[in-house]
Amino acid sequence: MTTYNNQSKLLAAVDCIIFGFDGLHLKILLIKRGFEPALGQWSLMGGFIKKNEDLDEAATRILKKLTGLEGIYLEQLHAFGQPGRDPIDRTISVAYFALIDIHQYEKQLSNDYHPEWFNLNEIPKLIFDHTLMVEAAKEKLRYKAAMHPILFELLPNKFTLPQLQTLYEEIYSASLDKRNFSRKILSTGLLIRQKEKDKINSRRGAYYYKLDKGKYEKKFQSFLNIIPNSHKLR
Amino acid sequence: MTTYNNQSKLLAAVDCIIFGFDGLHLKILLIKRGFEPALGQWSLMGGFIKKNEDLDEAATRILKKLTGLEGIYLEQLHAFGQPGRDPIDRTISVAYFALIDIHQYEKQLSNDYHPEWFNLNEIPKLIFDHTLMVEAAKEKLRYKAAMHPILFELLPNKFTLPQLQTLYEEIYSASLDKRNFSRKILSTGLLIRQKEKDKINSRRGAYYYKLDKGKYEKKFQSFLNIIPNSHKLR
DNA sequence: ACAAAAGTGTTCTCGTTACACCCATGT
DNA sequence: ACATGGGTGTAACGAGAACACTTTTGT
Repeated sequence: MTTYNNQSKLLAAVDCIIFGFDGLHLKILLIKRGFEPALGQWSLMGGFIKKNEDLDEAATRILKKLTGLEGIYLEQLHAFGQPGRDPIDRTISVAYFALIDIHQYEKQLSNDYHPEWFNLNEIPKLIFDHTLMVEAAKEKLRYKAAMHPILFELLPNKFTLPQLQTLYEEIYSASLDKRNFSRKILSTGLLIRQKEKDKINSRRGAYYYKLDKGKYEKKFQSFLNIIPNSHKLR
Repeated sequence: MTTYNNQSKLLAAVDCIIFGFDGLHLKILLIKRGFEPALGQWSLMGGFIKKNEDLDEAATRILKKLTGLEGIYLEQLHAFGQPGRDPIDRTISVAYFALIDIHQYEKQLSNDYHPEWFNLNEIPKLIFDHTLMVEAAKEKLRYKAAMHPILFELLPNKFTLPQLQTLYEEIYSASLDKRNFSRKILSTGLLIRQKEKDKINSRRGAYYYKLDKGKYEKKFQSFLNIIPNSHKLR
């Protein structure tokens, strides 16, 4: 025997939870579903896995299709396979989460999907089990960002410490001491201070920083413990 | 339209990485594959997902089929979907890892699969991408156990601190100070000391401890940081 | 001159580490 | 009596937390 008979085949899809940060709030990108079932309802961006495609490839393709962006932080979250999660046909969906620079995205536009950004606490009703997926993604983001320097992925190339701090504060609904924050972040050695300042958000101006990409690759696994008492998070 | 036409269906499977600890070494359970392709080669225990089965259910079923055990610690690891990973037919496999008390398992026996335990550094060549899965599982176990109290799952109901310490030392290839270890573990409040001692491994005897199940559920997310400098692990 | 945000240093506390001796028991 | 492994306390250190004032500059 060199085939698997009698095993039932099913559909496999990928869904993407796309996070963005507008400077004030953490958001996710949703689309209005363009086909039945549930046409016109809010949904994560997703698609079926093609015949000769790896899962990561499929997620990358789908992300690009919606945002036009490549080279994005993308990580597999979890596979969801409840029978009946898609009412039409048995489908397993592998969820991915992505972190993008929302302003980069805005430059790309171009969309048949009518995507919109939603604040995390204002997510509308979503199709299927997408609400579950979003919850899982939020939790994973909080978990992971407490220990790894990934939140840079949500910011532009150049960013200021106050911007970064606001991002952390938003994600953990916490307020942080800026002295301790700056010391901790800079002590990683991952940031390089630029000469220019951001003069938009304050009179005095805040220094821009860039990621030291080389060190970033190497130190990615360094735990950060940015959030005081992050061990008390759930 | 209320069907998905033109989408290619595929097979979906579950594979389990089953960890056990014999008191000295961390091991995983492998079987000799009983059907083509690759009949007779070493493999993870797995199986196809049935028509009306959730992923977690499938993993539980497969774990029970091999070990006879229920109520086991089981967690989804990652979905693997390289086209061609299974040479016969396109198959996506969702890998799960399980932690079992190896002695419980030995009581169950009964097996058509000729399973054997292998030390982690003596894993034979495995079929398909199973070696990859095992690597991912090892990494995840080390990652997770550094912060969450899950290693109890590898031990019997009653266990001693020296046993637990040996387990940590094995997993992290580290040697730990027993005074600091005991203080740290006991400070979680998760362990209840029993009156009896284990007199098998020493003349004096070591106190048995049991998990405080109630607190365990609640404090599961408490980070432990058992391993000094665990943040330097990759 | 003043309002608004950026930047910076020090002290205290508490958890982590390093370290050495006595205890209980079977032979 | 002694060998073997189990159990415990303390001092030094370092990372994290708390905390307030000065600087810059546009209006």
